[in-house]
Amino acid sequence: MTDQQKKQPASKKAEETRTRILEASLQVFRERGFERATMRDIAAEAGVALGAAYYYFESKDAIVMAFYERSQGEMKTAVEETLARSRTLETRLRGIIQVKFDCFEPNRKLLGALSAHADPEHPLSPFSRDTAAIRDQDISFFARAAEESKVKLPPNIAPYLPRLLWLYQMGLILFWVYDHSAEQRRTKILFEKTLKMLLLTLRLAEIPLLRPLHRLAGDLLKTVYGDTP
Amino acid sequence: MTDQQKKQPASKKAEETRTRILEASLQVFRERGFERATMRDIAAEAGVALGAAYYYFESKDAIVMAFYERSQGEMKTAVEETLARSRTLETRLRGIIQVKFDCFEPNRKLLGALSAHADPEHPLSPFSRDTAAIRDQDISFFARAAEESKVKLPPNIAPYLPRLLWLYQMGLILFWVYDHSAEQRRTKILFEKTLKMLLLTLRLAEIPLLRPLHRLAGDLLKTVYGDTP
DNA sequence: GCAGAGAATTGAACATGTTCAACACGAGAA
DNA sequence: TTCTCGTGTTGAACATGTTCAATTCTCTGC
Repeated sequence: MTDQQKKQPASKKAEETRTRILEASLQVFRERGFERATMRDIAAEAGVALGAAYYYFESKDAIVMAFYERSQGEMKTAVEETLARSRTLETRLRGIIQVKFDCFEPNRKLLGALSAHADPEHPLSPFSRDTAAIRDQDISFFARAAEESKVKLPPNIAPYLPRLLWLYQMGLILFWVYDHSAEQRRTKILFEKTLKMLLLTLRLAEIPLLRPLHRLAGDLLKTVYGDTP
Repeated sequence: MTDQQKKQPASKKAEETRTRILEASLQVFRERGFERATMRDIAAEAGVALGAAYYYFESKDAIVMAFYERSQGEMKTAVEETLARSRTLETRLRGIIQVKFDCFEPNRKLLGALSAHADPEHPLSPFSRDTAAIRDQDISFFARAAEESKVKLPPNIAPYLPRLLWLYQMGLILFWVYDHSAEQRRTKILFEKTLKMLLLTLRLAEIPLLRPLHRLAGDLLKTVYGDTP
């Protein structure tokens, strides 16, 4: 799907070293948090020289990206299963987002490094070009979740639904990352309430009475996202 | 209002130097952007030694905060005028937000340093403790804008309106900062459309038919913001 | 086994935010 | 005038992300 690393097959040993550095990074990140973790710490933990870390990863940020990509790969199959197992939009949304929470749980704090940047020009921003491939795949999950659902949105809004659902998910994850309540209970409540509200809103959106709102919303989305491709 | 700098009256010369450094910073920020601007550049531009910059500002971020605080001070009176001049929620919102755009225009790019962080633990995040004073004052503007308006929201939602309007404003500003269209036209369109949509939604919210939505929304807001103080 | 090319690895060096001990200077006391 | 004290100022030094020339390792063709 996405273009493979431009690197050659990469010898077995090299792949091993790369993995070791990545694992060491996650270990150090979990211990000290992203900011406080030093590239020297990471190299030491992996048992390599500082330069080796940079031979395998372009930057400290790139390590987080590698983690993100690997996670996305792992989540893909889990999401496929969820989509196959459920039919309604509600169960599918619940399923997809739950997969994210479950998969990111062990590195929840580290995820802050990924969601901390609203700046779409920052490589680690969820809106950046660098994260576009992952984002697009993610959005396609939501497209498939919406596909067979009975939701009938006005045609000038429907095309944006997957992107809006993705945005909703990102908001939830952002809240989750910085949710200090025990076991992130507040996020769970937020999830339940907003999901219900979302579905209720989607059903309300079918009422023709709201035509003026539909028109406004459609124009607005066109402004933000550009014409639907 | 806010606690004055803990520093003493500060000699005239000191105040002058501080201002000189702040102005030099803005100059360099405008030229090179926040990231690429070096503290050494700034010190050189201001004609002082590197250490002097740190004598007056705790950090590079703190310079942006100083700019933010100064801007907020300047905008305060402009917002007061707007509030005094207009009566409806629409004109007031339009007025307040326009003041922001006008005031920040010369340093629009620099504002990226302030809005780039979604992380509420980052000092420069609009959600951080460090920006709380400014945020609260800002929210109070919206409280006053809503005060005399004819909007009648359900009592479990009404207390959150000012904070929601502030959030809306922050979203607009974020979009504006990274809006690459000529003269930021897209932001203008977005502003118009979303404002109309917002007002329409507020009017719709008065329909008792939507009781279930009101309950959900109220619970949700309570989860996010805590009980209304 | 051996030469050489390319991959992997190393650590010193650099850039930049930040800290800090030392110094300069000006106003009041003696 | 000279001494003293505190504000203001300086630049060297440090921490850490990053670069890179040099070195070592590994495999391939002979």
